[in-house]
This record gives sequence, C-alpha cells and structure tokens, in this order.
Amino acid sequence: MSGEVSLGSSFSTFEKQDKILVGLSGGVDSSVCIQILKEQGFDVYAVFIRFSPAHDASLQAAKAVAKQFGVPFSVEDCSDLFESEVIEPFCNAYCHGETPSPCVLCNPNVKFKVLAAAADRMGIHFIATGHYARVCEENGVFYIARAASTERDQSYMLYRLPQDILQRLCLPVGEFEKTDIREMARTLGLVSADSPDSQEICFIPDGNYAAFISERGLSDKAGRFIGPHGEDFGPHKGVSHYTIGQRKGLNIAYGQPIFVRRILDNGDIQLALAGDEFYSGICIRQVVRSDEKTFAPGEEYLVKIRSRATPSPCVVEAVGDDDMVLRFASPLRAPAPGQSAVLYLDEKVIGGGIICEIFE
RNA sequence: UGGGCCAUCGCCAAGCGGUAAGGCAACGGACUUUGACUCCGUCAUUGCGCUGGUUCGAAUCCAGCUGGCCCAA
Repeated sequence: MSGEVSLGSSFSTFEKQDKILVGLSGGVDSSVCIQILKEQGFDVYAVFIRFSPAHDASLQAAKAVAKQFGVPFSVEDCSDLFESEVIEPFCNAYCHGETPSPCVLCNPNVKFKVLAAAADRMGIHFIATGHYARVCEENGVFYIARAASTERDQSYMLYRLPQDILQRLCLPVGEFEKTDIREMARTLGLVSADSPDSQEICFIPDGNYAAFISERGLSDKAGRFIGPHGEDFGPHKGVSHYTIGQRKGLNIAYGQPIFVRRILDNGDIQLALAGDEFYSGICIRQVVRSDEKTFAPGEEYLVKIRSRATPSPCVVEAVGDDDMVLRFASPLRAPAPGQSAVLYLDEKVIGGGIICEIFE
C-alpha cells in the first residue's frame, strides 16, 4: 500500500467532512496526518500542545510544519494539568514500588482532553492525532482498534479514552506502515520527514527517570536485595530505581543473569533466575470498558501487559466493583503493578485496567 | 610457627612452557510515545600477588617473600 492513501474505517463514521483539529507534535507522524486529512477534504487546523518545558524544542518544528502546510496554528499550554495529572502520579508511583505508565494517563487526562477542549473553543467537532491506531464503531459504541501496522501499534496507550473523545476522533496514520509515512513525508518535503522517532519519557529527555524523581526530593522507599535462594545482597538504591523483570543496574554479579521478581511492601526486592519472572495472572483496578457493560467471570480476551507485545489469551476469573482478576492461558513475563493490562477482542480494544497484583 | 593447598579483569573462572577463553557485572549503542525485556559493541597492550632465577620464550618450571584457606600442635 506504499504511497496510497486509503480510507480507513475511522472515516466511515464521518458524514460531513469539515473542520478538524490536529494535535501536531512536530514529528513525522502528526505531520503526515495533516496531509492525509487535507487529501480527504478536511479543513485542517493544527494545535501544538505544550506539556512541559522539555517540549519547547518540538514547538519550533511543529510551527514550521504548520507553515509548510499553510494551516492555522495555535499553541495550548497544559503544563499545570500535565504536572498534576501525569508527572506527580508518575513520581509517586515509582516511590511506592510501582511502575507507572505516563502515556496511558496523559492521553485521556491531558492530551485528548486538552485537544477536545481546544476544538470546542474553536467550534471544531473533529479531532485527530498521529497515533498508530484506529477507531471503529459497532452498535453505537466506539472502540480503539489495533493499527494496520502491528509493529507500530499504539492502541495500548489509548485504551482509557472515553466515548465522548472516541466518537469525534480520527486516527488516519493507523492505516499505514511507518515506512509509508516516512515516504509520504519525504515526497512532500516536510521539514519533519527525517525527525527521529520519539524517545523515551517525553518530559525526561535524557531518559534518567530515577534522577528526575530524586531531584524532586521525594522520599523513596529503602530496602535490601534478596537473592534467588534467600541471600542478602545488601541495600539497594531505593525502590524507584527498579521494576519487575529488570536485569540491568542491579550491580550483582551472580554468575548468571538475575531479574527483579517482586518488589515487596517492606521495600525489599526479591530477585530471581531467568524463567522465574513469569506470572500466571494479575489483578487490575480502575477497570474501564468501552461499551460500559461490566465484565463477567469466564469471559475470554486477548491481553497485552505492555505496549509492544503480542496479545495473548486470558480469562476473567473474578470481577469486583472497580477491579478484576485475569488468569493468563500461559504465564506472561514480568507484569508490573502500575502498568496497564489492555483487553482485546480481535482487533478491538474492549477495555483494561491498571495492574495492582501479580499471581504466581 | 610441623605439614598441605591456593593466589589470573569489580565477582566467578579457563589456562599446565609458546605469546591471557568464557560467564556475571559495568559501560556504549540499537530498539521504544511508559518501565522493562531483547539485540549489537566495548571491557587484563609486554599484564596473570611481589622479588629474583632457569629458558630463544613463563601466568604456566625453580627459590624467597607476602596474603588467604585446611590439617596437625
């Protein structure tokens, strides 16, 4: 499909092709997103959402892209909201031995909320971003669905988007492969054609999240390393430096690779030999479901416990008010409390929740 | 102060006279809109506890010294 512009399932839900507001990051994906939408006949507007000072460099790129396309451009600063909704929960989770997933929270609570609010103010109904994912509709319910490109699929990060966002959302890039997007960008001579793919955590450009947390002076939880056979390997650097399944940075020469198996409530970190970081089930909380029905024991889905993973079968074992237990068909490696488990039915994202317990 | 054994990269460990394997850790990179995992690369330059000796040539043989372990006193 290289070079072709196809109508994705996303477009089928739009009767009138009028104004649309694109969240423009300055990268290649959201840039090409504008092009595709223009080709579809949309009257495209672009907005750069400024999440933190770390994004100021991208602002110039976004501005340049908007200028190239000749689309109206504006900037929305949401650094305060981003701070309270993403950065603070992120730091707190790490300090409590959890492994947060900032993008999962940012998307529903900041990025798409701000994008929709800006569109409302501008009198624009439709919104779009350069995510590799799709939106589909079934019986009046909107779902996020996996991207055409299974390698780039970002549906995992979008599972918490509510219906009022999904029903007005368009994700044109989700119909393409990354190479197609790059090629379109080059053909168009976009300034962002060769901009590097996104790095790590957007608000921590150097990737050193432990240092970022430490600079905020938050109290980390201390504890000791406990070896695979109960050995005491002395104190660790603080719970925020580790996550389940982690191998690097433990600084323990055990003769063979060892991994973090579990971060205990008292701050101690249990280590394990390769193969012992697999778990047969999890409990998730803050469960969401697109069709707003409730999950029921016995239901079978495909689950992803990290963005880049092949969906694997699981069954709902128990359901509570806000939480539920999932049992994997075969053990999965290193599910980490704080991360999300996203449930799929075929290509559709049904819902998901945040991992709060892991079962052996 | 009798006897025996051992001292090789941060940790473990090959090597047994011919010019320092490997694993772990560490470091760098790739991958990645989360953390991880994974992959690739680097990692003892006359150096193998120290000092001498034998030899064309020693981490490898010899002597002494230093340090550690074991058995017997």
